[in-house]
Amino acid sequence: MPTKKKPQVTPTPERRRELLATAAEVFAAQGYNATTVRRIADEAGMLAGSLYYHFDSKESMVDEILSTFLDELWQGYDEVLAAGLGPRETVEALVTESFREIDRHRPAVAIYQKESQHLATQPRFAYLADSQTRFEKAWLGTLERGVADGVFRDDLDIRLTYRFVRDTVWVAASWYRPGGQHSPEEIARQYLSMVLDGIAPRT
Amino acid sequence: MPTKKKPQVTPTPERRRELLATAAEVFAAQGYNATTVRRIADEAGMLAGSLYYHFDSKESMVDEILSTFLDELWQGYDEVLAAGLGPRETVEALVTESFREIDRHRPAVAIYQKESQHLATQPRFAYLADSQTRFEKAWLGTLERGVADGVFRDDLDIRLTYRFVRDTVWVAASWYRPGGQHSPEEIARQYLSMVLDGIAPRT
Amino acid sequence: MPTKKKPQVTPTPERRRELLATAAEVFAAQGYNATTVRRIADEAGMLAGSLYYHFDSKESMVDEILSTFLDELWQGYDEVLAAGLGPRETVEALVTESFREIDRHRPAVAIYQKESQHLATQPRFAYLADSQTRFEKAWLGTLERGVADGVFRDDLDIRLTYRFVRDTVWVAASWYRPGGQHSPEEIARQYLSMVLDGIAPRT
Amino acid sequence: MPTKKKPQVTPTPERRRELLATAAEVFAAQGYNATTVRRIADEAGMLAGSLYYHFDSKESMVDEILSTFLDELWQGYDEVLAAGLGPRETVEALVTESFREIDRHRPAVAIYQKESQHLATQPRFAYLADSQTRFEKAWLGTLERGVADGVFRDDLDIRLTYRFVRDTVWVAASWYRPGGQHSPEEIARQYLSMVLDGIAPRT
DNA sequence: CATGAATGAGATTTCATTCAT
DNA sequence: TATGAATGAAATCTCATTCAT
Repeated sequence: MPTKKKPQVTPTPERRRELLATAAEVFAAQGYNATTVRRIADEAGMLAGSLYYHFDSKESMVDEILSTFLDELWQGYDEVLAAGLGPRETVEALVTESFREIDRHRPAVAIYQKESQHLATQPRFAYLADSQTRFEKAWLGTLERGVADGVFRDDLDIRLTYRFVRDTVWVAASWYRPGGQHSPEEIARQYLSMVLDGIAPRT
Repeated sequence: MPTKKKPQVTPTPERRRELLATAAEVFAAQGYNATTVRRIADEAGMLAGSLYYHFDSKESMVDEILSTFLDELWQGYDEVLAAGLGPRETVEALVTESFREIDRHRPAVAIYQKESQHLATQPRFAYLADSQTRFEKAWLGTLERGVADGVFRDDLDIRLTYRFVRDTVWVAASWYRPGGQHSPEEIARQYLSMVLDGIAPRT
Repeated sequence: MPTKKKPQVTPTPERRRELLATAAEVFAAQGYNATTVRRIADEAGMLAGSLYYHFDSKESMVDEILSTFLDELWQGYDEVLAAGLGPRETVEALVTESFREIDRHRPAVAIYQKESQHLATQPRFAYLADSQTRFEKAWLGTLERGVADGVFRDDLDIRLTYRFVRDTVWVAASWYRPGGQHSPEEIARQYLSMVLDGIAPRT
Repeated sequence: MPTKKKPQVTPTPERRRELLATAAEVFAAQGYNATTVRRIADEAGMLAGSLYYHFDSKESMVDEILSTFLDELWQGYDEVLAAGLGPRETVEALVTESFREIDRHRPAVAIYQKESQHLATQPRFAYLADSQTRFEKAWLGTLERGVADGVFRDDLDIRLTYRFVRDTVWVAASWYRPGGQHSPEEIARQYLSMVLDGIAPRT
């Protein structure tokens, strides 16, 4: 993450997005609390105080990063959930969608992973807990339908399964680098294969 | 995590362990950077300054928490790795051992998850990176052996598999609560079942 | 004090006066230090930076507000003092003149009340202290003449009386609202009646 | 207001009071907004940050200064109002009490004068407006009783009279210096004499 | 004339740490 | 061992001011 030195300035709503992208990158790399606004400003090629022309506070930066990400995530998820797919296809679509989001919002996802528990205690970030709840509902419902339909095993604790699948997917954000050798779809395919069929060979 | 008010003082090495347990709990809940030493002191029923009789610094607290945990972890792992088991049995034993460690050191594991990447940049915490390397070697080796032996699938990217298994196990620390309805062995059993055989029923 | 949104621009000396009036209003309401130039700009329907086309600095705004007010005040006072009236008539004329100034320059008077002591420490605002001195001279002189002539009581500490009359009149700026039910002349009449004859009925 | 250099430290609740006294002095002299916490700390012989061991914020300092003052003020006022005095005696007692408060809490009174309007807009300082209301009720009631009883003139606007008396008394805080040549009781006596009988001699 | 973006100085606040008692 | 009070460094934030467009 070398310091960028681009004195050529881009127009206005663009600039905001650029700055948020920079901030997200640093937050993801160092952790929210360990990141100073000065560091973000350095990275953006301006002085710390100048950031406050664009944002109210450091907090409002994470806020915007996380809520933008969640808005997009739910747009994708809602489409999948509304498509009337079977449980297995729903799981496949959700996982694929998740890896696409990781691909597009990797820093945001990483921040979400590391900081959401901690941030959610503040009223301002209540939407994080809300999202968590919705998430759980969507996944648990799908898994239950799948067990009923016989496309998922019925000998597993369903909440354990939920956590297994959820964590399995999202922690990928901690190591995923966009532009790597695998596309998000390819990673999703392999993950799904492991999650659905296991790493032991089917006889 | 209610505030303890015990003016009766326990002998010194005991006290130290108590304080570290308290600190670990708070670090895990709030994150290392977001935790003030005052908060730890509050929780321990003393004033911030008093902690410095017991510890050199806040850093030395995490240090001791993490290194104690890793020492124990590797004791367990090394035993497994030295036992001359087959790859599948090794995986089973490592996962089971991991859930036992989560059971005994949940806060430490949670801290490790959240902070190790960030802390590892400091020389003092070089052992975190070392451990990471050893860890990777142990798991990758086992998986490769397993593929060679035909007990693990050969159509998967092996690094992806490694990350999948590693993350899958350790993130459990973020939701695991000791004394819950499942013992660590039971959770390990179910996780292994999912990881090895998948969540789709074997025909 | 509603936000004005007039993009139609008035010629330049007019505009200047408008902006000063706006600034004075805000300074009076919030206090000089607590007023940000952004707030003034908001109120004037422009951006903070744009004010600097019209004025050198925030300081120069108060400066102009206060000196304009004091110039007018002394014009009125000097006329009264030069008129060769008796001490009682002088007091009546000065008080009436004062309430007229409050009527026309209420925000300026309020600012003067609240900030002059503090501002007077800066060389730029030396004229505030000068005015204070002239003011004191005029009033004390008039009161002394009145005592000598027997039209004011001689059993009172004359400096106390001075402060009493001075404060009594000027603090009115803190509650006076132009266009209220009493004209400045009517308020002056009642104030004079209280100051000269007291609030207890004359037997 | 010279910098005090007393390294000898006084015990604990005492220290708090000392610091508040120092802060009040500076706030009164410079205005709340124009006062930096560094300035207060300098005056107290410590570093700016050290003040935060004793107080949450600069705001909480004024808060404590003002509320302490108002509590004491109302203790005195309530005693007077409960004493069942006639209207004229009540006025005399209230004015005397007021000058005593000015004597004991001069900086607090000065701060109250200058900043209360501005501070009262914040929820935290709602009690300032409450006090204002109570104050008005007490004075207006007394004045009305007096008019009805014939001990005060009936040809004056009563609200004007109220403001006249109120301001007249409290602005004294801006020039009063404890330990001056007049005791608070003596000042109260002269003020009352002016307010009740006017500055023109009774024939 | 006004905007949008930034600067730079300084203000408040936080917090790990120290130390005399 | 613990307390109470402070230090000192750094972090967040504020704001008057500048300037190219």
